[in-house]
Amino acid sequence: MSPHRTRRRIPDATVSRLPIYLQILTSQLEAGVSNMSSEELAGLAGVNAAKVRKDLSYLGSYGTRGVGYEVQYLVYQIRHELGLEHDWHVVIVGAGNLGQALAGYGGFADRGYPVAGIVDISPDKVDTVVGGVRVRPLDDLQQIVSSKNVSIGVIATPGPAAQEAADLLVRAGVTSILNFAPVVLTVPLGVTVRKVDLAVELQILSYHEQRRAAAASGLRAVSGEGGRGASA
Amino acid sequence: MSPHRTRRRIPDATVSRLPIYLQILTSQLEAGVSNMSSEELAGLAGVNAAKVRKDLSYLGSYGTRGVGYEVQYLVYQIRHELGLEHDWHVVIVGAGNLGQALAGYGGFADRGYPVAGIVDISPDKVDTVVGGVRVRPLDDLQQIVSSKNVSIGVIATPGPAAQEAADLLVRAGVTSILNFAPVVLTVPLGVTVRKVDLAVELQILSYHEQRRAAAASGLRAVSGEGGRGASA
DNA sequence: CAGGCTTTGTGAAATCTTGCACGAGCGTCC
DNA sequence: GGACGCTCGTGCAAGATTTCACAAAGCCTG
Repeated sequence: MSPHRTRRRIPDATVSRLPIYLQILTSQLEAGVSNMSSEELAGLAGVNAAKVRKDLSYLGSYGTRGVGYEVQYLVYQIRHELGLEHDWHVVIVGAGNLGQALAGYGGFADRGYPVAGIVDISPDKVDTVVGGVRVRPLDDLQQIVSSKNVSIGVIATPGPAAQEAADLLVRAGVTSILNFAPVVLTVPLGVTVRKVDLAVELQILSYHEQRRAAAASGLRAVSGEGGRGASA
Repeated sequence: MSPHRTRRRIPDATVSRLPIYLQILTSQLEAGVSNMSSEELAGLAGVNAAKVRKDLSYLGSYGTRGVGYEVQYLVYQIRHELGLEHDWHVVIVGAGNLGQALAGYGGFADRGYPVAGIVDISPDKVDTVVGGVRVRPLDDLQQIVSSKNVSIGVIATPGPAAQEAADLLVRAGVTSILNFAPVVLTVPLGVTVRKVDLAVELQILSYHEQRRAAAASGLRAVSGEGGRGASA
């Protein structure tokens, strides 16, 4: 049963690398490069060339043996696969430091994610303007989501408020959430959550630092040590 | 050969989860919970209980069979392992929107990562004060790193300036870098880099959205779809 | 148009990660 | 003090991801 799959399944690990390739390819394209080999792309992305080829092979056979990949075409294909052919409006919940920075961060809209609105629970914040967007009351969330057909929500609230924000977003119809609050969210099946936690990132770094320190004072320096260093 | 290893090696996947456990345990501790089973912790972290136990087993045997883990002690052990027994000063390069938000973001210092300084190349930014820290010229970087013994650098510059910022940080003696710029950095071996790219996160989300849309218009809804949904 | 050089696409092996299943240890209650 | 119930720690199998290695193509040169 199943004449032709819903669509070929791309491994998560690959999906998380496609945006990197896309970014590199785009910048190379702007620099006038029209063709690249997996080796070159791998070098710039800091990964293994075979991995690049395998990743790209999930999209289809878009390379030319003996030559490489046509940058422009690859950019098109990756964008297609990631669903970047149209903009995705996002709504930001929480207009504190982070929410303001995100709204004001130009690179957001530039990359195809215009801010459809930003809401905050505090009356103090409401009606202030950040990044060209007026902060609106929490009650407007539903209306923003519906009218702009928003499917991505960004949570930039303090930790304790995050779950409630998530619930509101889900109820409003959002199906993807980018969570900056330092809590693990519970959402219904069918809603995708990604978490970005600065403290977590820093803690992972300190682990490596700590390890380096221990190694230095202990035995000889370890060779293939962690990190993602790339030779110059 | 090898009487006792440099130190037991903890898998990357586990290291990246330890901060999550730590955060949960800490909040539970504050809530007055003194003991937890792997099952409970797993529930809150949204992962499998066996995984929790295996993860924790890399730290040592700190649980009690039939009872669970003593929260306080576990917090202590994880903090120890992650090297969180003392603060780690960080230096921020780039005082634009993001740099300012990071410096102003209280949760930074609160979590043990006080901002030792923030530098910017632009004279316009220098001497302005953000988050209680005065922006200093790029030339002060070396001095900040040396005097406060900073080992973690945060890059919050625009993309094109990021590699240069990384080079400066490395030269100044920083061995861990948290990179917010949308470029892949090249650093010498022995320097750890972690990248946080908002556009990448959003693109991964749009991939799932796009997929959902395709599935909805195609065959029946898929059951175990992506995401990290947790039942309520 | 054959030979040589390059680079893709992909089986298959190696490695890493996850999840199951169960023995072993601990506390409690007769 | 023995039986019982709970939960940890972990060997092992299953699954995912990475890497190797090489045949299959495509271009170029003579």
